[in-house]
Amino acid sequence: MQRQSNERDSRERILDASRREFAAFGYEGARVERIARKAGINKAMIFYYFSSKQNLYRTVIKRAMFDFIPRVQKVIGESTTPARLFENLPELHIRYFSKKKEIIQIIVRQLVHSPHLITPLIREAFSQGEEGPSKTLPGIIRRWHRMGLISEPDPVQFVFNILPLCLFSIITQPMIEAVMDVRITGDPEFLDKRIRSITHLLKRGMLK
Amino acid sequence: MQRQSNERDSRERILDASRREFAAFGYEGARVERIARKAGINKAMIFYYFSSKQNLYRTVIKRAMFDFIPRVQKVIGESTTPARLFENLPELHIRYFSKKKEIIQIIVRQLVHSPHLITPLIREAFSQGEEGPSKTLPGIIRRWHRMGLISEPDPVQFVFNILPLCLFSIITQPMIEAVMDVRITGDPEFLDKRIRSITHLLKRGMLK
Amino acid sequence: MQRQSNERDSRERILDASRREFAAFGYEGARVERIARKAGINKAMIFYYFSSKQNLYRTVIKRAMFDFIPRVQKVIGESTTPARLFENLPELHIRYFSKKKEIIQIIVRQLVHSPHLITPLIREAFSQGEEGPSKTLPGIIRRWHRMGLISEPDPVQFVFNILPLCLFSIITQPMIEAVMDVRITGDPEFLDKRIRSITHLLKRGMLK
Amino acid sequence: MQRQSNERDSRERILDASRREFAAFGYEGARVERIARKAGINKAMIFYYFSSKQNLYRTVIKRAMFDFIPRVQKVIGESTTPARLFENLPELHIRYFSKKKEIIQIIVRQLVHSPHLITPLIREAFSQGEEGPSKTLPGIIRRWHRMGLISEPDPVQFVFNILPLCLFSIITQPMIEAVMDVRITGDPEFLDKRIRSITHLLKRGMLK
DNA sequence: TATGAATGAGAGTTCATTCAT
DNA sequence: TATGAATGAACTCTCATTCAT
Repeated sequence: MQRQSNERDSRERILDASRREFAAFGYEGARVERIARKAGINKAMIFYYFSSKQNLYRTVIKRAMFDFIPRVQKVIGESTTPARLFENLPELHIRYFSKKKEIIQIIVRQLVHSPHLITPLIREAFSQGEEGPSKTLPGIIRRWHRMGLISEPDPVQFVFNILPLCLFSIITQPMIEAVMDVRITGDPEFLDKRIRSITHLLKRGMLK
Repeated sequence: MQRQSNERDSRERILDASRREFAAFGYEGARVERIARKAGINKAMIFYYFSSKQNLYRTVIKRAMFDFIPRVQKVIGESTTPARLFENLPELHIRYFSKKKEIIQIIVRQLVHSPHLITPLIREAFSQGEEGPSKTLPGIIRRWHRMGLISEPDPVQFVFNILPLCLFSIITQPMIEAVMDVRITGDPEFLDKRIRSITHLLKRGMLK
Repeated sequence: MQRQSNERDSRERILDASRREFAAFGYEGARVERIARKAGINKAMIFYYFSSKQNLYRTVIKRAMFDFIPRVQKVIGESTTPARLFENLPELHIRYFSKKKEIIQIIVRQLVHSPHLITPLIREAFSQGEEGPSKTLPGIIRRWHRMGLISEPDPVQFVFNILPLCLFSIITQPMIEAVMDVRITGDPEFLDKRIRSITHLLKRGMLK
Repeated sequence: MQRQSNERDSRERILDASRREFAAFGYEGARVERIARKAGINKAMIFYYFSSKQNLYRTVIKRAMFDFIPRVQKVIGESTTPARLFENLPELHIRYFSKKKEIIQIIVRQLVHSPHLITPLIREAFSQGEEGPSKTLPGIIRRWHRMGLISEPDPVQFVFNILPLCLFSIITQPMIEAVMDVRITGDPEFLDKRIRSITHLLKRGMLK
């Protein structure tokens, strides 16, 4: 009974538990023992399926990236105007990460510590499904600038202005609570407000 | 002889080495042995001066916060108009963290992992040297809105719009390199451009 | 189909793989997993057929001994004079072990580690097919001495003089290569030379 | 009190215990825990001094080789005639290994399992203190043959005839006990007899 | 103050063995 | 017979911390 559970199940349970553990404690702080307990399986099974803690970690990150990045790509592809992008991108990020806090925690940590593990995955995930240069992000932005839709001519600066607002809004919360001496609840209304405020800022700040 | 270093020296050397170690590896990944080697002192001395790794870590963080936050306060205090704030705050953050990468690394990590260690320090540092409610950040922002200077009425959203852009520009770099498939050098010109772009965004986006 | 292999087959494949594994790594260093892979069967089948690693090991050793010792007995029985023995015994050992290196490796290891597992087998194998005391090795040797054929009166010393030369010539090779700083190929000519040299030594040294 | 013991002591105690453990169980069978207990020290100290089990093992082997091989060299150097060599070399081996069984156990095991770890040490130890080619073993033997002192012209065969008799007499004992169905005590008289028997065999068999 | 040696708890990993099917 | 998943004990190695001097 208890003993039996097919491979799919165990692997998934391990990955799920790992995501939580790595998010909470980071790679070094995570404990294989704790992951096993969380997953309700024998510690040795983790090595049976994933060979090592390192490899398990990589798998978790890869999963996270390949779950998230296609959504970003879809949003970018569907945003035919910068205005639409400024609406859709913050919405995606805020809603996604407010539900999957663990993923943004893992990504940020890894980004700070050693980005070289994570950036190839981003590149890989991003390089799927594109055709011409006008379909890549820099291409799109340059075109928008040539069309007189946006004020910022440099695609890099353009993205630098959007990404932190999208990625780190959730994480900045405790710092804001401390600085402003308030208590912020992550309820739906707040998220809506947050999205609208970013969209508003980006539209007024970057559209021509 | 040379060997005989006074207490001041040893403590400083330990703190300096610790900052680098904790920034590079995080709390759990940091090794007391390595800190000792970096500081050029005996491992036991770290416990003699700081009694535990935990305590050493807290001291490093405290130092970092009490070095940085007063600068933020000064900038806020001196920014009599929101326009000035949008100029000064990005400049301070970008310049400071581009020089002291270790500190932002430690702060971000800690923010992600367990903010409860760091937020009291922020509160404490911020609560020094203020008098009335019009001097606190929420008070200032509310006043600016009443004066019709800014469009965002909610101080929390206001700060949420500024902070990520200031705090995480440096850290987002590797992610942007991956997404845009470019190589970014952190040279002075780039930093200038970054600052101006944020200022521009904030001014157009939030000033009335 | 092809996949369906009868019991005989599987057992043999396991024993064959085990012999190689135990020879290469010793009992403690051998891995059941690796044996299974070498044998091309499932790991659990090893326990199905042999119930434990220990037992598998014993079976391998027993097989080896019961393959080799009868040949020794035959040679002894057919060597009606010591001269013949000095010709036949080195030939048997050198030729046999140069082909079956794994067996001598296992035997030597076991002899060094815990001879009590191996000696009963030797005794058992040797005690088959004898009738009177004049047919046992000590009896034969004593008779040869009484007949004035050999110079060494003590059967134990007599055997002590023969066995190491026969058993360990192959194994000593790497040590000799190191001491003499040469490279020895185990080609047929070398083996012939080795056999002749031992025979020559034993005849001149022990015949009267 | 108990806690304190200088480095020399601990290192030596560990090496001593290791030698016994490795001899008894082989590298794979040896247990660090058991070594620590035998040495009367904390398990972690083994890694403090020797970094790894592997390295500890190498140190033990190196020690053994550098203890034994110089004696062999001395004996070879002092044996101005082959007759003397046939007297001295068996004596050295039999007496040395009867006292230091652990060393021959370790060497034989290693020789069987992976000689590449041990042969460089032999070469290294042997290559100390020699001048011309006439001082090396092959040189000496060739000279003896040219002088008409020995019958075997090939130095390799010559050494192949001596070494197994010297090295493996002790180890062959349990096998001989089984084959001859006797009990052999390793008392001094037996050792004397063994030495004389080998010397006798070599002299009659190889001197001209 | 300073050091090298020592400690003990626990980390990741391995492995013979067993179970359910 | 055959398999892949599961188990638990044990193993090597690490690390913050303490001790004796």
